[in-house]
Order: sequence, then structure tokens, then C-alpha cells
Amino acid sequence: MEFNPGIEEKRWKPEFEEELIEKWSNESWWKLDLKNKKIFVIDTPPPYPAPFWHIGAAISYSMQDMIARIKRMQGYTVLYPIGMDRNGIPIEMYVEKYENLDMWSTPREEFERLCKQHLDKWTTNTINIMKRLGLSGDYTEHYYETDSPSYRALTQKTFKILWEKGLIYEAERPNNWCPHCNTTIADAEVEYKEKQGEIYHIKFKVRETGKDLIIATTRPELLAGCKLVIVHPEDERYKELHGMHAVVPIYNTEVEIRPHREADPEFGTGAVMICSYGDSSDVRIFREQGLEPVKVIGTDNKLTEAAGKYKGLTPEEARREIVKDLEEQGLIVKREQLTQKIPIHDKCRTRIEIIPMREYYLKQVDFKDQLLEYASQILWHPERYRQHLENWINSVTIDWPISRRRYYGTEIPIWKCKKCGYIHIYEKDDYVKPWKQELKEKCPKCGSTDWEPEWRTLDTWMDSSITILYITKWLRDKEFFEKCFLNGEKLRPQGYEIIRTWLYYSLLRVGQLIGKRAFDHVFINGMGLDAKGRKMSKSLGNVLYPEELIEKYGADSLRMWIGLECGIGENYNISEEKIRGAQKFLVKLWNIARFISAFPLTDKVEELEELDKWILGELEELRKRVLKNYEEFDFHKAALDLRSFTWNIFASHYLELVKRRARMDGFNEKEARSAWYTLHKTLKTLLLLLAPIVPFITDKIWRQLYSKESIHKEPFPESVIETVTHRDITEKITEFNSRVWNTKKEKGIKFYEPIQGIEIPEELRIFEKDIRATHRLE
RNA sequence: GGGCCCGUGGUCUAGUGGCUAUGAUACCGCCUUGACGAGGCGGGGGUCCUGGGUUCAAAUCCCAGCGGGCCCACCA
Repeated sequence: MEFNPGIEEKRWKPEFEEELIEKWSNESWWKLDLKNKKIFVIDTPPPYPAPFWHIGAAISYSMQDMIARIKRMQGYTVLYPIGMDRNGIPIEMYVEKYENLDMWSTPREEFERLCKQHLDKWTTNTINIMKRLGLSGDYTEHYYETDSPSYRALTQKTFKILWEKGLIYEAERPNNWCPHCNTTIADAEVEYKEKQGEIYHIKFKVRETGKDLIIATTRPELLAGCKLVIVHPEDERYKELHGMHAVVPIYNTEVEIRPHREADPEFGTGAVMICSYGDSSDVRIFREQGLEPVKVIGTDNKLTEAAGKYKGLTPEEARREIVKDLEEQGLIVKREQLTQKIPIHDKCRTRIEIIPMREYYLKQVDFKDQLLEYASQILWHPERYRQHLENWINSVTIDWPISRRRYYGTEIPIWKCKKCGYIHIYEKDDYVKPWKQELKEKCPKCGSTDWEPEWRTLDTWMDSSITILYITKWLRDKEFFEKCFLNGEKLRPQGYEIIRTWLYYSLLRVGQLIGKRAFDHVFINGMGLDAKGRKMSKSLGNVLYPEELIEKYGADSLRMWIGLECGIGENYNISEEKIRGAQKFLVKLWNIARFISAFPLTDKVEELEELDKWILGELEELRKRVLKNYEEFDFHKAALDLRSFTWNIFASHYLELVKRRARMDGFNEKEARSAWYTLHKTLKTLLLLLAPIVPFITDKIWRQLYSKESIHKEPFPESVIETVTHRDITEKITEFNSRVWNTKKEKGIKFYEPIQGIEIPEELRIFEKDIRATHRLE
């Protein structure tokens, strides 16, 4: 029989992928089909558009796509919207830098226009990479942007609903203040950074005894805000001072000395000054002890009147000055270096200050028990990340400040009566910018028409925490919402670094708004590191770009590598060498298909040869294992298993043993037909099993050999053989083949030449004819 | 300070009590070029982080430590 393959191209080419993307865009298998009752919803993280899309993100999104494809094969229709998160500080910072301007001195409308313009540019770039990766999401009908009027309208609507439920309130409280961004931020946006600092031991006088009391502090510029000194209750050195008073140097105010557990006798001098506000423990002690705070640092990042002669200096300048003055008066007894952890803003890395501010708050402390219950009901992939969420929920102690003093975000939809303070909330359903719109009606309380429009925006997590409600059209399409949210199976895929923000806030907000758990599944992906396990950064020069890797190796090589290398929930090291290695599997798969394509497509066979029963049995076991792993979204295990079967068992052993029979080289047609059937059955099944991971090559082969239509319309394969036999024999077969090849090699006999004197082991006798023909045993 | 995860040849990885520790990748040698820009055969390369314990038997279970990563927390 001549070798006359149905697949002519000798090699898989990444260019085929681009043809398929074109084809897919004109097909509908990836679209949501509301006639299907089984709906699976993927609440894809909308990426923040940026000049370069991080390779780690590209990898995470590929994993999400694998889930979408698995679910479609299992008979679901999938709501898989592609969205873009476009609100917030990063774009504002970029525009300030790129356009070389200051946000505060730019007209707001002009500034918004610039933000949009830059966002649009990057949005296109990110979407192109997503398409090139083969993400089977919806880029048209269900595409969304969080800064669109319809999205922002929904965010505003939720503000109104929660306000009316009494869950949002306005209050003046100590808040995290970012002096660089000029705004309040939430605890979830605070990170800590190690910094070398200095601690000063300062002499206070005890009023009652006239003796010195030495206090250690890293922030002497806050002396003006000092309202209390605490010592540990059991600290013998200070026991007689309880209830006495300390005189604060420079300001000469007197503050009480109280025993308190939080003073650590081992640290510094054991006596601590409590100021408004050095850190969050100060805040807590002020509240607990009922102290009246003094605003020492203002929102302009300068010391206030309360600081006396240091007014107008920044905290750093003031610290230098105060230290100088104290030294001149001989009040500093010691200075030491120490490493401290200082709180910084996660977006701009600036040190935050704690300043009392009037802001809007969303209640969250009361919801902790409910959220813990949600956390326990969710199916986690992998399970261990449940703990991360629980830890965060348990650490929440104060409500969420949601107002931000920024421009590019969703406006808080209110006007305040200048006369009586009455708050008017925008009552319509569309998107409103109060700072651009005059309110004409009379205040229902005092009759005034003099309104102060709210200029502030909402924390961007207020927008992004309701993506699941937006994509399921809550309040916009009742039937759609019922089908997708209420009856659908909902998945949240995301990275572990945003569990305390995106996941936490989503569960909180959806719970408050509709009293339901936002998700059924949470899938956590790890982070992409470089080949040596280091974070990628421009300064290290180890950044990889997804578009370059795709260009070189194709999306399927990258995706196969993801399958082979990335354990569920684990961080992974990205190495180009390994991606090249993954490409070899695609070459192998292509060649297997090309080889099989030379034999007639045979759908039925009356009787299977024993060897064929063996490989189909192995295939059936593989199919079951892959199904189980796919159900847990573990394509890593599935990919390893599939490669190992395809390459090491099917290609290396079965294909070799069946070649002559398939070519009718010493076999009759009935025997050959059994081989043809088995070859095609196995290839088809392997293509189907691999399709979620490598959607391009599998579809290309499928369309060439088996159908005019896409492989991605096919359901997950049914069992391939009724009864599995010969399972225990695989190892014996591979060992025997290796032994023969080895012996021939030692004796200098070519593989296709005959050899004498090799006995077929008893348990392999059932395959005798195939074995003899393959190895030409005589 | 608390919690979680991880530690297997250069690199990545399988293996959760039982043959001489799996496979990939990279490297070296030989052979082959009739599905294979590849394939076959072979090779070097491992204190399975360390130490102790349980057991007839430990990479695997237990304890302690070391190293790496992450999260939380008030060290002024």
C-alpha cells in the first residue's frame, strides 16, 4: 500500500492558527445560546488596559478559556464575556506623566477625554492578543467596559439601593490618606514596605514627680497630636506612674500615663506615646480610650496650625526640625537605626498618612458571618485558597470607605443641600455626572435650591465588584438574569493576589444587593515568574511578551506548555526553552494524524483484533481520567496524561505494532479494517480530549479528516469500548518491544530486517501475528 | 508575632508507606532516514532540603530545624 496521506502539509504551522481565528469568528459555537438550559457563566477578570499585557495574565486567560471549552463539551452553553476594567488611578497617573500635566490644574472634561483616548489605544492591543491566544470569549455582544455609561449607571444604581437600605453612610473618621494621589484609600489597598528609619528616645517630664520619662518614637513630628502615654500594666519600671501625667516637650501639654497591654516592655523604653495618628494602633487606642484627636497633618501633606511653629512643613521636614530643636534642648537621649514596615499605597507606592476625613462608607463589619458562610459553600479550585479569603474576612474591623477624591471614576450620584445638608440622590436609571449637571428642584427639607454637586468618585472596586451582575444583566433584562445568574453555574477565575479585593468585595456587594452568593466556583491561578523563579520586572530585564512568544511558537505551543507546566493554583516559571519543548508535542501529534490519514476512514468494524482491544481499553481508561481532571479544572494533570499516552504508548508502541496490518502487508482486509477503525477512533478521541487545551491544531486536523465543522461543536467523547481488557499487559508490551529493538541494535540488524531466536512471552501470544510481522521474528 | 503553601538530577515534573525513584527538557555517543525539520538505542548526571522518630519497610507518616514564596498583624 502506498503512503498517501489525507493531510498533505508536512508540518503544523502557527499560521494555520490565524486562518482558524477568522473561521471561528464567523461561527456560533462559542456564543451563548439561551435555548440551552445548562448555562455556565465565567466572570472573567476584566484586565486593565496597559501598553504591554503581562505574559502571566495571558496565561491565566488561556486557562479560563480551557474551562470554557471543557464546559461546552460537557453540554453547557457558556456566557464568557470579555471586558475591560478602565476606571481609576493607574490611567490618571499615566496621563499625567505622558501628557506632562497635573490633573488638578486640568479641566476635568479635558482630563477625562485624554484618559479615554489612551485607554482606547491599549484596549485594542489587549483584545488583539486575547484573540490571537484563541480565547473563545464574547468580544461583541457581551463585551463591556467598566467606564461605559451603562456600566457606570449600574454602579450608581447600586449606590442608591444601598444608601436607601441604610448600608451606606457618611462619617468623619481616620482614614488612609495618600498624599501623592490626594485621596482616601481602603485598607485593602494598603501594602507594607520595609524601610530603614530612625527611632528617637525623647525626654518627657512627669508632672507629679518632676522626673524624666523617656519615650521612644519614630515620628517626633506628631508630638503635637500626643494625647496619651501608655505603659504595660505589668512593667515594674512604670507601675508607680499609672494615672500620673507626662508633659509633652515643645508643646508643654499634659497627657495621662495609663497602663495598657499594647505597650511592649521589650521594645524601645516600654513607654509609648499615642498620637493622632501615627499608625492604626493609635487609631484604635484613641477610639477605645475616648480621646479627642488633633489633626496634625493636613490633606496637603503639610503640618497644620496644631503643630505651631512647624506649620506648613511636610512631615519629613518637620521631623528634621523637631529633632534639631529637641537636641538643642538636650531632650534626645538616644538615636537608633531600625528597620520599620511602613504603610504604602499599592498603586503609587507612596507612604500613606492616617488623617481624619469626611467620607462615605459601606457597611461590611456586619456581614462577616454571611461572607464566611459563602466562603464555605463555594467550590474552590484548588481548595487551599479558601483559607486566604477566610483570613481576610476575619481581619476586617472597620467599614469600607468608598469615596475617592479623583476624576476618572464613577461619580457618586448625589447633590447636597448647601443650606441644610439634605442629600439628594439621582433618581433616574441613566449615568449622571453631578458636577456637570445642575439640580433645579427644591430641597424637600428646607426649600432651598442651592445644591452642592458631589464631585468625588467611587472606589473602583465599587465598579469591578459587580461584574457578575453586569454581565448577567441584573436590572436590565429580567429573563436573561434569571437564566444566567439565578439558574446558571457561576465561576470566578482570578489570581490569589486579589482575593482580599476583587473576590471579597464581589461577595460582599452581591450579597448586600441581592442576598445571594455570587459564585459557585472560584478558580485561582498562580503567578508567572521567570525561568529562575523571579518576578518579571523591567529592571531585571527578564520580561517576556505574549505576542512575541505567540509569533515565534504559535498559541497552541504556549497553551500546551501551560497544560504541561502549570499546576492548578501554583506559581510557574516561564521558560522559552520549555515552550519550544511543548511545540515538539504538536509536531508529533501532527505527524501521527498525517500517518493515520493515509488509511480509510472506518466507522464500524465487526470484530476487533486483540491488539486493537488493548489500545482501545487503555484509551478508555485515559478518557475517564481526563474527564475527572477536567471536572476539577485540572488541565495540568490532564495534559501530562494525554501527552504521555499519545507519545509513549500510542505512537511508540501501538502504531509500530499495527503498521504492517494497516498496510495489509501480510494481512487480509478484515484484519486491516480493525486497525483502520482503531487508528481513527483513537485519533478522534485524542483530538477531542486535547481540544480544550490546544484548540487550533485539533480543529485543523478535525476539519481535514473528520468534518466540515469545528471540533469545538463536539461533545465530550463517550466510552470508546464496551469492556476494557488486557489492561495489565501494557508494560509487558512496551518492555518486549524495547527488548527486541535493543537486541537488533546490538546485533547490528536493521529494524525492518528479520531476526531469529526471540521468543514471544506467553502473555503476549494473543498478539503474535502483529508482533511477528512488526519485528519480523523468525 | 501568627497563618498558609512549597522544597525530588542543570531546569521542570510524577510518585503520599513496599521492586534498583517517573518522565520531560537540555547535554554526550551510536544507529536510522519509507508517519516524524524527526525517530530508535544507549550514556552521564539525584545526600528525594537537614536531623530525629514511627515501621519489617519512609521521597511518602510524625516531630524539630533550615531554605524559598505568599498572606495577615499594632512593634511605637
